[in-house]
Amino acid sequence: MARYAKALGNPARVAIIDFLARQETCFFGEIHEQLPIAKATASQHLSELKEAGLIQGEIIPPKVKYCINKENWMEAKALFGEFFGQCVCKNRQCCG
Amino acid sequence: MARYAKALGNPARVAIIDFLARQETCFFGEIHEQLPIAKATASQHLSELKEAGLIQGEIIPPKVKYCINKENWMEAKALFGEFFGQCVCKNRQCCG
DNA sequence: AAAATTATTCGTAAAATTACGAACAAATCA
DNA sequence: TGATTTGTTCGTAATTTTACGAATAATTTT
Repeated sequence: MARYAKALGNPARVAIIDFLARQETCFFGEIHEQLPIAKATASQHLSELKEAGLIQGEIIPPKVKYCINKENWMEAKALFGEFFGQCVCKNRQCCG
Repeated sequence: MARYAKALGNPARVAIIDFLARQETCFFGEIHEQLPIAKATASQHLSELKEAGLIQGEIIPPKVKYCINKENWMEAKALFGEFFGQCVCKNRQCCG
């Protein structure tokens, strides 16, 4: 949970996922075009998203195609769903 | 979105929210007892969660009562819900 | 008033994050 | 073969994060 959240804890990485989640094609160059950051930085963010398991990459020379890692995406979705579903604050005075 | 995710990007902070989401009482001392970290560190994590808007604190001398910030919690829930709802990877070959 | 309880803030240190340009590697094109 | 395209890795610097003990502040208890 924290691992996924941490990966999403940066605006550039959220933008990358937002983009990937809506595109059919997803080569590095296109992702980089969307972002106001250097190539090296974009590559680094992609590595972190991959490391966290949220995306995966496939080499199609001379390009690299990235996309959402479906299996982990589903897991993250479930984890965040449970997480945000558990709040009982409506039953307490401290939350108004 | 990234702000909320970043706040949740640490195991101790996830644990704090998990705890707060299930408790009626939520004084600092009780939260700290759940965590294998120093008081100062726990206080710091609580500050970050508060800064991000996920929790709020109320001083009830000599204690401090923390709880989920309901309004922002709902916003975060909605943001993450939309975020995880948008993936179209089931329509693409790159995700299997 | 002095002592105890509760939690935050301060000072500090180690580690991680973010970002960039330059160098590099791998494959294709001319 | 040499040049080009594509993306990663390296080296580096500035900033942020994480963590701790000690000091501090606020309130209650004795």
